Amino acid sequence: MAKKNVLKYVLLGLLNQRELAGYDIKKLFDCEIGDFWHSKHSQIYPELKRLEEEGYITSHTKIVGQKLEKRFYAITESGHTLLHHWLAVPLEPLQPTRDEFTLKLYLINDKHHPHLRQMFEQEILLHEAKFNYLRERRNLLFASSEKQKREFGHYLILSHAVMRKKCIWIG
Amino acid sequence: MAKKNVLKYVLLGLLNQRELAGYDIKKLFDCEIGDFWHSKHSQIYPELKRLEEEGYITSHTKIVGQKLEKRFYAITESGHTLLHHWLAVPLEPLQPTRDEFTLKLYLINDKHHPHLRQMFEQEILLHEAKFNYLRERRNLLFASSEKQKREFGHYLILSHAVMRKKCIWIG
DNA sequence: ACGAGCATGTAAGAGGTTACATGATTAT
DNA sequence: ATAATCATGTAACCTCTTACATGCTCGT
Repeated sequence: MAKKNVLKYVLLGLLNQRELAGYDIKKLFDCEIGDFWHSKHSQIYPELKRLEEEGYITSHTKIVGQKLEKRFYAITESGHTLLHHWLAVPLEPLQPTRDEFTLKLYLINDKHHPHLRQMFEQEILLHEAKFNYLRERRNLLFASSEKQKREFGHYLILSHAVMRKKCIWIG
Repeated sequence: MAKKNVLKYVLLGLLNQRELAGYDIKKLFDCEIGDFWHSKHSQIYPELKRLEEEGYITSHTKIVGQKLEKRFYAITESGHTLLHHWLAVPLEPLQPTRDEFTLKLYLINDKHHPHLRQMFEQEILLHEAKFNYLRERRNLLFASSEKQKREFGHYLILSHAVMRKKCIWIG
């Protein structure tokens, strides 16, 4: 995937919330946001350097313990601008999803193939994990007050329409 | 994604169905199966050569028109074996999905952000397209006779459980 | 003191995209 | 004829992963 360096914007987006060191970002990828984004530290550190060279972030060090200099990065004004430009860019209409599950499903012609059932069960586990994450995020973002719920009525209606269709497919 | 060369198995899987030229495979990626897999011709042609060198496929040319030699590939016995080994490999439990939609949703803290609604609408269109494709595939694979439906009862039950959970999330 | 985790980096190489290139076929 | 599409290839480049490498800190 030689794509358009999305990591760059992920880093800007995270630094837009608060100052972070490279290692902190690595930890975020390992835990909190790992369900929908991940990068290795070997990619994070060079990218942070590049962003600083380009002026989108600044850094300063802080002594931890006796000797260790931990480097914290903060977003700059131009970084903030760049980030919001990216957020405004529409999602690509043709997401070239490389979905291994659907792929295998397509390549297995035999309905009685011994791995079919196992594959479905695995896929279901993956979806369940994703679902749990999404529900949590939704609770955080859209809270539970009736007032806020009304504001996002349109969102709920549209999303529900999609889900209903999916249920028709299954049922 | 420096992954484990999935394209290799996609090619084997397609050639397992019938003889194909590189260009035919390119066309398949552009149309029929493009929803869940895609590779450029600049990646397909070298990979086919490599597979032939490794003995997993063979090729022969066929004259089209006056001069053009179109090269068709066919799977070998060892290729068939390799493919079915791969099909038996379990899907990776931790799919590092790089989901730009969820990502942007996470990075946008402001519930009143002007792009939020547009983003949801776009995402819904993407899901609708995917849904349509999946329904079609399901109809092809699992046909509609009552006998076959019973055989896939377990599949339906499990899938339904997943969908119901998703609907709870929305509703 | 010692081990687990914190913290940061580089190098090699695989996978994938974009662009460069060329020529034949087919339908209008 | 000529344009769109068929058909095949290579080169440069970028992203990302794997592996190599080093040193510090903190809790027990």
